[in-house]
Amino acid sequence: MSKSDSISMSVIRRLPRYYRFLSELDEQNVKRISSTGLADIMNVTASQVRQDLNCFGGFGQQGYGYSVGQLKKEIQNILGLNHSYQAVLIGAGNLGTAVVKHLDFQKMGFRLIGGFEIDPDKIGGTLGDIVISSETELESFCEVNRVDAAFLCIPKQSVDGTLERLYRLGIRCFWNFSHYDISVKYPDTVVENVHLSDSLMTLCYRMTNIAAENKI
Amino acid sequence: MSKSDSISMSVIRRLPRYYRFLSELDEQNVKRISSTGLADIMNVTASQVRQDLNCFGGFGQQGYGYSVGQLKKEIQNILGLNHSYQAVLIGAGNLGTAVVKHLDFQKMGFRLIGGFEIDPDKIGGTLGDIVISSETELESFCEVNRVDAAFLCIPKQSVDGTLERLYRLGIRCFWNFSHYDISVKYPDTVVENVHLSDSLMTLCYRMTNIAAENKI
DNA sequence: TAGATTGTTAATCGATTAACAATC
DNA sequence: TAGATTGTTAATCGATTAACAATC
Repeated sequence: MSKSDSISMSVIRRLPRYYRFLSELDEQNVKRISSTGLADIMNVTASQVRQDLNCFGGFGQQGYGYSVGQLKKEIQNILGLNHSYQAVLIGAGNLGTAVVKHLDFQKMGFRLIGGFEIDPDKIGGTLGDIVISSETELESFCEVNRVDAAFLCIPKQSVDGTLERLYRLGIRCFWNFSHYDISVKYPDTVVENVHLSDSLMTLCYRMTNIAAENKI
Repeated sequence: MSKSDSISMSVIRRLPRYYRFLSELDEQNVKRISSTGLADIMNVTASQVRQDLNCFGGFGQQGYGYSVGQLKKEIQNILGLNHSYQAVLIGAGNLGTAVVKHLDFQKMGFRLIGGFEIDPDKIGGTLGDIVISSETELESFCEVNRVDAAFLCIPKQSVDGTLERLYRLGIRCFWNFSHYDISVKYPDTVVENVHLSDSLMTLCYRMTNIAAENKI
């Protein structure tokens, strides 16, 4: 607690990557690893590994290193992956459907409990183990169910109205796939953006400027 | 040129966002905007806007501000969106399919020219205006077509082998949806990652630590 | 001309890296 | 004990913000 309220976003965004590499080592039955060892396979500096981990506590042991299994579990706890935050899918189009089928939410601290759509062809159908309901039922659903987060997979032009409803329903946490900047209008929300087109444009920039990049 | 070979990643990753807001202003027929005006609607500092834009040249005019249309076009050029980089889709499962249907690659500097799959049910089918071929045809396809980039939408365990083949075929640019760190093994590649699970875990962390976040 | 706003330099702030004493 | 490796402090580096002279 005392430590954790000043962790920078830079550190936080590196945590899932640590978790990924530690899980892999764990699967390979590696029992211990030094900051240097971890840094080598992750292509970062050992200093950074130690600094990052020490934001949360001293998980290592001088002269020995870190226990892979223990460190993995620590990071799992730090990330809060043991939670079961209840989430709804807003928009069960191509992208929403793919994301739901692609990921194991339970392993990432979430439980998907419902989906909402405008398209009449999709309403009433199922996706994994959730039912797709009409978006008009959003309010009545939220009366009965606790909803901690919304996964926004609707086009930009629909976001404004839907977001207002979700906000009024008390939802403050969003996984946002739309090209819309939620936190500009709603500063008191927690938003993680997956801006696919921003990412692709960045790739385009870098391809266009490879020469410059290689010079470094 | 002289300026552009020292642009930091922080600046580059902000460019698509500028582009997005400028496109919106342009659609709304706004003709001019000051750094302060743009900063306000984007929730950043005016200083940052001016610093960022000046990495590429003086697009503004003292006492007036920036011409929305001109600035939009400048950033479009800087990003290289006028290109038509030829890309292949590796993996036409849920995610690959959704991404292709969801985005207009042409507007982002790319042209999708082919897709590859293992699943026999999908081979021979089409997706938008591309044909899905067997992944065994990758090599012969690349002999006939110039391929600038690959969009990787295959599961982690298939990446290693496929990546080696793509690398051998001369492909060095990747849009990577798999949980695999390409640049660790291939340092001379240009990789943009879309790590969905990393993003969701970050959301989980932030939801778990909202109190701390609000204190700031 | 006077007011507005840029481009750019200087100051501040934060993040990364290096170094090393503590200690297993 | 000696060697290894952490936790942590100090030094460096980079990115953001502030300030202001240049100028439209």
